[in-house]
Amino acid sequence: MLSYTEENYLKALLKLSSQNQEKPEAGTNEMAAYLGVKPATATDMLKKLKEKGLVSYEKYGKILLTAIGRQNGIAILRKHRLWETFLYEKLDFSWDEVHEVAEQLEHIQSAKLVNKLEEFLDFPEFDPHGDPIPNSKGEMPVVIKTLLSEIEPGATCRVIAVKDTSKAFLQYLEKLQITIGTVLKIIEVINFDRSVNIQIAGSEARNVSMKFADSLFVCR
Amino acid sequence: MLSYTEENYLKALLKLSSQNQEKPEAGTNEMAAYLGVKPATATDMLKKLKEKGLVSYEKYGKILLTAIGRQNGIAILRKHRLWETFLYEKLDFSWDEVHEVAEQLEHIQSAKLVNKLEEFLDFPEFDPHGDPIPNSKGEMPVVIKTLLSEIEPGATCRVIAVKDTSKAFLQYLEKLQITIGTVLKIIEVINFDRSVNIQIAGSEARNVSMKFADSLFVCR
DNA sequence: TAAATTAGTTAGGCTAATCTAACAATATAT
DNA sequence: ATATATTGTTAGATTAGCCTAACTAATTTA
Ligand SMILES: [Mn+2]
Ligand SMILES: [Mn+2]
Ligand SMILES: [Mn+2]
Ligand SMILES: [Mn+2]
Repeated sequence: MLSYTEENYLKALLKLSSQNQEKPEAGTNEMAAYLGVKPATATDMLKKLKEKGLVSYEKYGKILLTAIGRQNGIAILRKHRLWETFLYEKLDFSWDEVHEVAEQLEHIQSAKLVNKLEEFLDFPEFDPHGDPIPNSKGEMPVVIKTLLSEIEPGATCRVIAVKDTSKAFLQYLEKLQITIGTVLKIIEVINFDRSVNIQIAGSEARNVSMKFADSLFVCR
Repeated sequence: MLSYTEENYLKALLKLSSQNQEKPEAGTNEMAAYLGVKPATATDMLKKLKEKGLVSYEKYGKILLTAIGRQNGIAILRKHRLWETFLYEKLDFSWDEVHEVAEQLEHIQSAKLVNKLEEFLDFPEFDPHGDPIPNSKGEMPVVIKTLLSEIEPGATCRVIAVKDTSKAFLQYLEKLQITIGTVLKIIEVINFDRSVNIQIAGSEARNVSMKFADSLFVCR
């Protein structure tokens, strides 16, 4: 049985490994920063997780999930995303509110609960932010995600996920009436400040920052 | 903000106060036994709860909830019963499975979640065991509950709640096809062993123990 | 390559929640 | 009323998860 805290470390490691692909390991400071603790605290916990066979880690070395650690991390992620979907679909939460509560719900221990929840939600494949939901075997759809910033001017694309899940960004998207599935057309990239002119679902053009364009995943 | 453990103490105290009416206080050992900890542990926690103004308690004296403590306890109970209802109604849990998971879910902190959940469940008044669900103001229906053992032979009554919520009892009820709302008729009480002959929903008579009859709440 | 910077560890301490063992107060029985 | 049993408290220890301060290793820069 894993503690609440141990679970959070595994999930954090999974997240940190899977962003920057080709860099499946993490550092102590990186982990600590992500989890909002001090590096000394992370060192302690990493030793414990190593003892339990959940991470591979040598003093001053890089941190990697073991197969078991990964499996456990994915189980938490599965619960997190299923709960987010529940809150969004069934309880009318907005997509900037779900994460906070799912952070708590993901730690509820009951195999039956998660499987019944999945069934109740009709086996969703993606959470409200467009992230894939692992199935009960830990498998999830692999989707080719392109950043909006990588789309050529003139081209059209469809929003499939958010990279940044902060309230500020999600609320801004809401205001712009951009959601998962919205079709965007890149008009042009302004050379001066690298801001981007986009057309949202066929309406009149709008200017957004490059930071914005770096925070949205789309497919062509 | 209350800790997970503090919440459990308040809920326990609420439970212990409300069973034996005319005895709204509890003892240290009683609390400890109920919570599965040692009396020394309970003493420590009670001092802390007193510090926080949640219980009134003097060394070697009886333990009582303050108004604030009671209010907090009721909020936990509300969540517990709403979650039980959710699991039972929406996720097909059986009534002997819901309690365990609700013990975890009751500690999730989100006012919005509990209120939306209540709405989603269509403002249920009773949980799967027939216990009243406090509303958002902390009020709950007062129901006159009679033990099956107090019903006179010859009389008919309707099951409204279970007093014992153990798996063993609930599964036995299931087997007997007794649920909330089932109509029972007392045929006779056997003098020899005080066992009770009952008719379940009009079917042929059956014999149950006095312990059984002491574990079911009915109304006439 | 030597110095400076960044990353990571260790030692020692704190708090919440638990325990055991010894003790003290209260209640019960003879 | 005294002895006994029950109930509750205290002292001291443990564990998990966190911290700060001081240190060490690894990496980057000049
Ligand atoms: Mn999330
Ligand atoms: Mn979490
Ligand atoms: Mn229950
Ligand atoms: Mn509980």
